[in-house]
Amino acid sequence: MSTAKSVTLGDVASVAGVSLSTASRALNGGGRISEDTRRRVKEASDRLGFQPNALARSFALGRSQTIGVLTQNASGVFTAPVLIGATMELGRMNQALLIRDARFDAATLNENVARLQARRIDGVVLIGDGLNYSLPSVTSLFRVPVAYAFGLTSESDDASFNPDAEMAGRLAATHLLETRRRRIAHITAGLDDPASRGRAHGFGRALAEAGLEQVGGKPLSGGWTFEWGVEATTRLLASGTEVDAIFCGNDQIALGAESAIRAAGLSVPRDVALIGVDNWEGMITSDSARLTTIDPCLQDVGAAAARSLGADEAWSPGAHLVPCRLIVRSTT
Amino acid sequence: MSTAKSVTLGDVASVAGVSLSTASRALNGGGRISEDTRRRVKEASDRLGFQPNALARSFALGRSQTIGVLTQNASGVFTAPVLIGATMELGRMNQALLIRDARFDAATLNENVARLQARRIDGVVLIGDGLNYSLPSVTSLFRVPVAYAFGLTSESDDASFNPDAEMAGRLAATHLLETRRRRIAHITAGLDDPASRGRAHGFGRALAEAGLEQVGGKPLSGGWTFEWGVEATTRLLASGTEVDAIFCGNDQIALGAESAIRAAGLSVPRDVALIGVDNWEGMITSDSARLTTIDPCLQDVGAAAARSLGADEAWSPGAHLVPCRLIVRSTT
DNA sequence: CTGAAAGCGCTTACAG
DNA sequence: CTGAAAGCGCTTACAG
Repeated sequence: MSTAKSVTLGDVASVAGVSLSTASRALNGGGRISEDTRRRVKEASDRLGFQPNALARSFALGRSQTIGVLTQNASGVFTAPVLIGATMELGRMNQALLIRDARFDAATLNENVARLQARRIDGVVLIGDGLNYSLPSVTSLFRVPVAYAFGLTSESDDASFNPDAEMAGRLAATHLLETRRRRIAHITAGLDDPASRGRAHGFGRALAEAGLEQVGGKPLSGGWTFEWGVEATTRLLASGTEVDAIFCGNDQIALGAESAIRAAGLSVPRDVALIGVDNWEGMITSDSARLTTIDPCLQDVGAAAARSLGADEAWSPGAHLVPCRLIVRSTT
Repeated sequence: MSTAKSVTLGDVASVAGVSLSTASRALNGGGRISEDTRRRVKEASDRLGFQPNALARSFALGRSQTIGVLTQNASGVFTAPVLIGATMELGRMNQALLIRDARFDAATLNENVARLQARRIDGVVLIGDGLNYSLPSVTSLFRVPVAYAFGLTSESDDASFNPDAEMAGRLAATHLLETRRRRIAHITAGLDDPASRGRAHGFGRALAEAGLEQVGGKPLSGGWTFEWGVEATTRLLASGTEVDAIFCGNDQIALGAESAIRAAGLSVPRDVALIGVDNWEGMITSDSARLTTIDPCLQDVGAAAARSLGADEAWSPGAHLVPCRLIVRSTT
């Protein structure tokens, strides 16, 4: 098998006793073909084990079956899953991927764009490095569709794909309410951070819809760290305010909160329920994961961006929010 | 720019006033060309902003400039970095990548192989899921080079790329010795695990070369978990044996050990130094990382496999061990 | 050193 | 419904 000369469409045609064009149409379903000859061609094709030469096909059609992927910090903790999601989805779509990891400054960007053009890529996805990240709009540089993932773009007509931060907040609130918590606080990072702000928003609205207000009236905002979780929680408990649940902006904060709660002699989840965001432990190992959390489904974000470039899926402009998922474990 | 008709080699040739073949040779350096005409052609090419159509080139040469990548569990914690490393290296090599994530059973494997053949890929890399993973040998199914990464293959002539586990052990031992530790124990997973065994080996040999024996004469072997780290360390300390350092088979064990050491009223690193493997915290966030550890450089493993397929690099058969790196932080 | 020509393996108007 | 032919844009023997 490894040394066999490849069989071509011509071989199939002559075995089936038809012309090249007929064989092509029979196999690709173009034009009208009698059922009989179609069958004959298919048979010949199967018998010979015909594998159309994708290179020739690409060349004839001017489409490469490959998607350009431009990343920023491809190996970042949060970006890597987005890239992997996009990669695997492209694989499923039978599209190759041509990646370039680079700074997005004008010079390198232009060079990369030129490289992709030369390859006649069928689409491109730009992957940023989070909601803080502002992606340059390159839509007009290509005549193929462009999708933006995990980052914001200035042109509102660009098709962008990002985790649904508000949904994360809503999911957390809803879950806590359903488990009969009423005195719920929110500890998170600075509200100038879009992810933090989005989560806080969704959370606040969901509570409001249930006729409740969060403990303290607004989030305790500091940073994304374990240490901030400890500090804010300690302060909260010391204030004497009644609290039976805390929605933490991410898992690190939640872990900090947990340790502060324990240090105060209270129990999780009996006294205070805890929910985080990121599914940080799950990312590492499913073994010892205990924290109830919201998984931002970063792979789905990449996959959605990739899929939007597919032939069947109608590419659509604007901001697309990719749903996240509640993971219930033992802290709620 | 986005709507311009692409300029072809023919355009360049006529502007330079030479034939198509001469233009091609001038640009690609084939055959003898007078310095003068070469310059003229280059000028024309630059002026027109000529981007050779990679599709046509691929077709003419029968090489696709794309590498097939077959993975198992692409999104696994350890496998993902290997994939990312390979992906980015391929990007640097200007090779596209066609990925398929699938079980490696005969049927799906054959289908995937056929798909890659049809695309006339220039090489393939198979990515396993760790040293426990046995990769099927597909070298003979392709007429292009095949590299195996992060897994073992049965054929010793296959080119495989894996983290150097023994080196990890040696690095750990050497570092501990250099920091004047002499009573060193090793807590790790079962020695039937190749990674665990390799690390233990390297560690034992490095100690022996320094004329020392590890505390207890052999590793304490259990599992890869935090809990095992706690248990083994507690037992070790309770036994009264003198210990001033512990080499832990991975970071989870090390974190467990740390907590046990603290619980025993001892201090890290003053009383007992601690070193792990995986650079687990660094993977997550560089912020709060404190553990001295060995980074297995998983991205390098993928990159090395990819690079071995490159034109310039001579592909060479056999097992290649990719170096790991010591990361000194505050537990030693 | 340079050019005319064949060839890579498909697709797709265009006739019939 | 089917076939002969042109075309996609390069590369590379082969002559000169």
